[in-house]
Amino acid sequence: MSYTRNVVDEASLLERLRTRGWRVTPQRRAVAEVLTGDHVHLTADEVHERARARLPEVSLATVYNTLGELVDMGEVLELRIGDGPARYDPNIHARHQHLVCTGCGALLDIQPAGVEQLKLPRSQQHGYVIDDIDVTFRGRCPRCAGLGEAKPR
Amino acid sequence: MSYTRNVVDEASLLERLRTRGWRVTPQRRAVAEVLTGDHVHLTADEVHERARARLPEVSLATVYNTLGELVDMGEVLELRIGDGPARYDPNIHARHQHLVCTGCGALLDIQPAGVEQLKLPRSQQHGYVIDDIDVTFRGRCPRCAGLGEAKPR
DNA sequence: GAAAAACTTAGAATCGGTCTAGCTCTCGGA
DNA sequence: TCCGAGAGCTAGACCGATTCTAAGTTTTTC
Repeated sequence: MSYTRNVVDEASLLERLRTRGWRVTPQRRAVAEVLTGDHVHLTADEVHERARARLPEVSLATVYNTLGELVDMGEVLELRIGDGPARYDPNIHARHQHLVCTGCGALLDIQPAGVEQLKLPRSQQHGYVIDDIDVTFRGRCPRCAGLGEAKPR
Repeated sequence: MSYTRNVVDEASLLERLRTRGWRVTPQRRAVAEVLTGDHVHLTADEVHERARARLPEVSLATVYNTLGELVDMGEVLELRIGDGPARYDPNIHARHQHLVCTGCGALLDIQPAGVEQLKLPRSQQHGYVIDDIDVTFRGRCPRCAGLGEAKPR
């Protein structure tokens, strides 16, 4: 019922990468598999942990390298919201924005209305070439809202 | 003609803080003065540097403490855009958004059109209480756009 | 003016992330 | 088959931003 399930198809991801001259190694496959699954917004550490469940000797350095490559290739989005570690979002084939809980940091994908209408008047563009617009909704999730004034940080 | 010059009035800032039971010390005043001036988006280090010009013995720890308190009190906004250090924006009394250069990280205040129209359908609120919406325009500043494909990072 | 509370400080500690140097693996020839 | 080049992997050192700690200083309170 909800739009697009947005699980990146693993086979097609690996294939796409291969045709771009990427050597698919067991380590890279392990990382790709993690991102491919039922996706949440994982940190590098979480990706590492899960990749190790498949291939116990993958190193954290390789996870960082692979994530960096996927980001450079535009297959994965690096999210830096709040102060924690970066999170990786493989859901790049459906335009979406994010909803963050200022209490616990929980992060959800959303598709708000009105994004298309956002416009920066020429007079305020300062000569920039605009490539992208990010919209972040901040609020408190049911749990944090319930706990009275949960202190963000 | 441009809207609000948005320099936080220093006297009123200190006064506001004092009435909230804040003890105004030389160190805190020095930090407040830095933020009060012709404002850019300064990092903690830059604030420290400038505060020292006024009061040579302020420590970086105190700068962090003071900035944190100002953020908690809602007098200053902490911006974490991209991967560098956090930047502090005293311009909180005029609603505004940000324009970032993906090449060099330059940051500008903007007031795009259409922000008021952004809306998150109830079906996507996931029970969150929405407090705020941030809009970030990403692009390349004239210099970085000119340098061909400046590699962001 | 003594004790308590609020502040400040240098430096240590922490945390996310990157870099380095050496090892391994794969691939394309001879 | 064997070899060398280059791509990839790894542990661990390193780094920058920020927070923490423990001790000293100032202010307030009684």
